[in-house]
Amino acid sequence: MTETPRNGRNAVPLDELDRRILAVLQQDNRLSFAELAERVASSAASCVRRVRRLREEGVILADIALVDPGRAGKSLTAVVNIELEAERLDLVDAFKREMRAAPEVNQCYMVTGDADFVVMVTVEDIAAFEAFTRDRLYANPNIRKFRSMIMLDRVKFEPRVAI
Amino acid sequence: MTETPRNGRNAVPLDELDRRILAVLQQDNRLSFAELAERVASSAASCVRRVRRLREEGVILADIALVDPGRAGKSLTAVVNIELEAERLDLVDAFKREMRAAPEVNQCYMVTGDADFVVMVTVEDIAAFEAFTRDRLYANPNIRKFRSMIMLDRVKFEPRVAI
DNA sequence: CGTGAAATTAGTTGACC
DNA sequence: GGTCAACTAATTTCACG
Repeated sequence: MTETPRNGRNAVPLDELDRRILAVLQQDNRLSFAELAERVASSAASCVRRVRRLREEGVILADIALVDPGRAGKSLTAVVNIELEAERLDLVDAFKREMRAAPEVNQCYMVTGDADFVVMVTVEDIAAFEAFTRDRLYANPNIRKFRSMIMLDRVKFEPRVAI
Repeated sequence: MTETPRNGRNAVPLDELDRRILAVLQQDNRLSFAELAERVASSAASCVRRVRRLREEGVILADIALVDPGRAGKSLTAVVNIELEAERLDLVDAFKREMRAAPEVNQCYMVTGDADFVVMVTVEDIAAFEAFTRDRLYANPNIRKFRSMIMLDRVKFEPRVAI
């Protein structure tokens, strides 16, 4: 019962050792394979093989440094719920492209429910956020309305998957 | 005992080279210092010194592997806007602790505006999400109401800061 | 800040149980 | 899957311009 292949569409079957490896690497990817092997109670060779496979299969998307926005001078984060003018495919695609191109936008999700899109924005201060709404939102005729929620406390930020 | 808010920390002064280094490492932290130096048009020694400093100062919070939730069998992500029963400090702190303890919760922000909290949840499927709402939300007497938005498309996920 | 060299550590590969 | 050994590459430290 340790094996639970899941059926997300492109899900890759992962065994318990894969899961332990991913759990560790999602917290620290700079460990040597020897250290990793110790933490997951396996051998370095096995970790080398598995990590390579997990990268090749796209389970591991990227290996990155996480930067503290505040320390880097971006002290304002906002969650913006956006409703488009119409649910037309061309408008939706155009909007996605704009969000992908906007450097202030860290995350953008198309969603069901009250909004069409949820966008997370990280900028220096309230003036920069005002400029963002003016240049990217008010200026955008595809947007019917949007509601901003300014972050007061980053309670949890763990861009990792519980596996 | 109330928790110390995490924002309001001081920004660290960064020069152009620091910014270029951070921009690269936020996309790939497995480069050798020689490669990094080449990309930022500097020397390996300087990169070594600066990266160590950026880590010590907390500008770089962590170095991690990014896992594709779908490939790892978690094909449902939801954004949940939550309103608490009362804006009492003890209720707020208790809620924060619960969200930090919940493995399905990747991100949790306390916000101004329509909601008190915005929570991002990643689980296997709709059944697991239903279980999450039942066990963590409906079961929670501190929550007055919540609104879920199910992710249809992860348009952009770049947990990095534009610097 | 930059170079280069030496010492140490880590990553890679292949043979083998 | 696991170990071991040998090879290559990267990191660390230091002296120096």
